[in-house]
Amino acid sequence: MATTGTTSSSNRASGSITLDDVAKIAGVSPITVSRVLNQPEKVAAKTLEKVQHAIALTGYVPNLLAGGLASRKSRLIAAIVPSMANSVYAETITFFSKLLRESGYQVLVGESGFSEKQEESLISAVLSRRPDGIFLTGINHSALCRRLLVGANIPVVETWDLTPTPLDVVVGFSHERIGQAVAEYLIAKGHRNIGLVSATDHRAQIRQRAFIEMLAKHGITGISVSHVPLPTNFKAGRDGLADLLDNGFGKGAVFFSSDTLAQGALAEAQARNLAIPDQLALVGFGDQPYAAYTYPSLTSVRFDRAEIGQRAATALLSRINDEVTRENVIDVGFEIVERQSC
Amino acid sequence: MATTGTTSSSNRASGSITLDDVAKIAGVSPITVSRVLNQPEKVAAKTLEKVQHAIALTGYVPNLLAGGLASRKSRLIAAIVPSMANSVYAETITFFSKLLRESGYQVLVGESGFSEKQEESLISAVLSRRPDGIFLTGINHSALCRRLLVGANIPVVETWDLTPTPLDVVVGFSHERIGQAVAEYLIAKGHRNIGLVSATDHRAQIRQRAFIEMLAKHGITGISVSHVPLPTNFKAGRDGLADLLDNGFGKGAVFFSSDTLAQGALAEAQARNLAIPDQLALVGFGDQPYAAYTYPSLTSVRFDRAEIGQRAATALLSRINDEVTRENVIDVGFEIVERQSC
DNA sequence: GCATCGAATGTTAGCGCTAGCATTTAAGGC
DNA sequence: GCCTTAAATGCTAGCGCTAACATTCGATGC
Repeated sequence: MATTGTTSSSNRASGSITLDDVAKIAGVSPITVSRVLNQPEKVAAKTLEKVQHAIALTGYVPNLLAGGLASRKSRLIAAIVPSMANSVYAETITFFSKLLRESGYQVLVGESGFSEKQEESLISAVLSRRPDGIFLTGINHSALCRRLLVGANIPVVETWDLTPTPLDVVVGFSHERIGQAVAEYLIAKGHRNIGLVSATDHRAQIRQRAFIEMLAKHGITGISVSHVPLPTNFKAGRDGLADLLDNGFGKGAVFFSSDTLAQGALAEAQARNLAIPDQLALVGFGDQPYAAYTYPSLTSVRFDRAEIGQRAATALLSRINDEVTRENVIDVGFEIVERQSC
Repeated sequence: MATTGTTSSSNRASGSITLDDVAKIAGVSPITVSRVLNQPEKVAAKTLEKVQHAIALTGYVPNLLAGGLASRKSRLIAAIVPSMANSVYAETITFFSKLLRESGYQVLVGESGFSEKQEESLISAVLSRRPDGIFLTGINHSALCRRLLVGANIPVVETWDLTPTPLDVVVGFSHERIGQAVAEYLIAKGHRNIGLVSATDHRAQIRQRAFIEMLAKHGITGISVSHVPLPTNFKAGRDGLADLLDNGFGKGAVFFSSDTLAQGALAEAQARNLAIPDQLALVGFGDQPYAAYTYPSLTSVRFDRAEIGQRAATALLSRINDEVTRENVIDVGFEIVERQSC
């Protein structure tokens, strides 16, 4: 009385349409349907059409869990960023995803919140989906992270920073050189009273150290520093600048660890009626789209977020496809964009 | 001479550690290892410890492709948003993901770029990973989208809007009532010359229509409207306001379809030396974190993005767990936050 | 002593797909 | 015509895991 068809059907039947169903309707073997989906060039035109018709007819949606299990290719790429709400990371991921989607990959994004512990747990969780590659932000990863990644045996691209010894390949720019370059820029502009409002993440701290060291090399010491909590936002920029000014920072120039901070500081300066750049000069970091349009417009450090995303994607794809690539340190560079604020 | 062990091993051996390996080392059957991972409360303390030790020893990483295939539970939730670079959507997703991660789910995010066609292709692609639930932005979906979603037979939560007839459940707020409320607010403030700078997505258009209709109901017509391209950004806000002003919009109030636009307009007003709010009053939308700290601070429409994310997550979880839930239209409400700009 | 029961563990049989061959078919060469 | 070769298609055997049921085991009651 039970469901005992001639070709006995499973007791766990899902009801949803499978590749076998499509194959039966099209009158071909299952593997042919699989080829239609994955390597259509290997199927005769007539068969192709027959199968595609059956697919359309049934509304068949392939099951990538099964496909991935069988082929050991999940067509999934994992990406770990500090925060999606911060548009600089979101932009990179947008471009990264776009390029990968065009090659048939999807991107699973996780937010580490700038925490190594969180990064560990994310990586561990995401590896259970057997991604074909992984995108990391930064080059500082815990020992466990490194062990997990090595064990996973998949391409890894680190981003937003540079190191001569990447896990696999790194796409980014030198925060040390940026710190130095901004210091030299401010000196060249004639500034001697210099301040810094900075977040406390690894990369901001590298810029800070290089910035202060380069200033010291030119005899400028006693830099006023204000640290702001992560994630950085507009208010933190206002508070950071207020902190400097309330502690006796007079006429001078301030370097901010993000454009968001600099934009907030712009508001604080306006509220205090300070003339920009004469009384107070500001330099941001990131060259966000709005930097050119604030009033006054914001001098900032530009680097190409789209390029990071795209080159990271390309690097992963070439590794997944076993192409010979010797380049494993990709520097996308940076430039200081001078505008009205400094 | 080949790899012919006694217990013959596959010719496709992956080299990575499997649940069976762990089982052998722990001296239990594979299903017991599976239970340790998924329902540890069903395993005796002694066995549990033995197995966990074997897992730690081998560095075993479970394979969710296999697990998902066998159990028909992918522990994956798909989310489609217009754009991740827009922090309002990113914030919602951050909270949505956080809550789901705590329940063992991961979120796969796709960007539709405000395009229905793109949404279709994303949904189609993502369904092949057999997500356990799906998060959509908005309530306008193509016929094919609806068909795909119904066919997938999984919980669907629509967000950022309201409808009496959701696909499954909707979490959002009424754009129509917002348009009306802002109109009434401006009228109550004594404004009669009123402008609008708006993006052209579905929801902004609903606000626009309701806004203009309510104004008309109070005898105010001839609203100056400037449309800006998607995605909205700072520059578009400047341009939009400039457009109104250059076309004869004098002293009055302008409603922007996002805070980003209003913030840009603030810069344009400052560049033109307009007194805010006396010569020009501005109302934004979204109450972004910076709105309270711009100079002058920005009057805006607040709604709780975290709440949308959290309630969307809760709604999906309760449906996945087959809990009885009658509530399928969840209104998170909104309020106009009055600040200096209007 | 033995039936009874619940807790712990194991066995069997797939989930839906694809790699790696094997086989069939079509196309050409002389 | 028959052989050779390439193109098209099919068969077998899993990928690594878990649902469903079966079994074992010890504790308990009478």
